Amino acid sequence: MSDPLNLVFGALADPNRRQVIGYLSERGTATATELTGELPMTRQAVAKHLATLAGAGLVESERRGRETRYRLTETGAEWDDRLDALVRHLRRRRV
Amino acid sequence: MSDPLNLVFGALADPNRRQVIGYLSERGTATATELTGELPMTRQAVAKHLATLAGAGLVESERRGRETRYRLTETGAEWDDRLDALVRHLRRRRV
DNA sequence: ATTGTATGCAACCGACAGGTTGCATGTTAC
DNA sequence: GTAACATGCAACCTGTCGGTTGCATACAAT
Repeated sequence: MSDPLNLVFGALADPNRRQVIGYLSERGTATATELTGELPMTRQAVAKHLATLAGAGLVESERRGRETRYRLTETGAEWDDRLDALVRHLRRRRV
Repeated sequence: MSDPLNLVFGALADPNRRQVIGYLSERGTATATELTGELPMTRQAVAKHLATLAGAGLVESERRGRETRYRLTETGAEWDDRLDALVRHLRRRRV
């Protein structure tokens, strides 16, 4: 499944990953451990989601000292905007 | 998984289903049996994909005589446009 | 009425995704 | 140097997804 389209849509298909994108959009940057406090799952699960998002090019990571901070890539930020627009669109149509 | 966002992204995550959307966009309407000729899978598999797309509100069906014809909904057509735009966008960025 | 075509339904199967636990490793603080 | 913290890695479990086969049903044509 190396087609970028598959990777992007596959990454966005999971609601938890979309929420991670939302969190990163709000806060700019976060670690897997920090995000664990916001989601009902273990740190390792969050780390897997971040790896999936990174594989799709929506998120990038940088190791600083003992922690790894994640942030949205430009593409990821664009998708966050698209998602917001889509939600507004669906609300408008009352779907 | 009843959130419309999940349904839409889940439906679009599969490349075969995106291809079905493309075919329906070109031809306007098709039956499961017709689409089977274009995809490397059985009619029942195609029918399942169409059911998934219908569940996400991207496709609608109408039974006429002994065949069931499928066409894109307005939402589905919009998504076909968004996909085209996305592909062009990715190409432009050489991703 | 019988035959061919199109669909629908259900059971089944292999693969993978999401999640967990357990442990090893690296890094900071004291 | 030792304790605490953050991460990474691997094995494992379970449910779902994409796909198949087999069969029953509905409609059309002759």
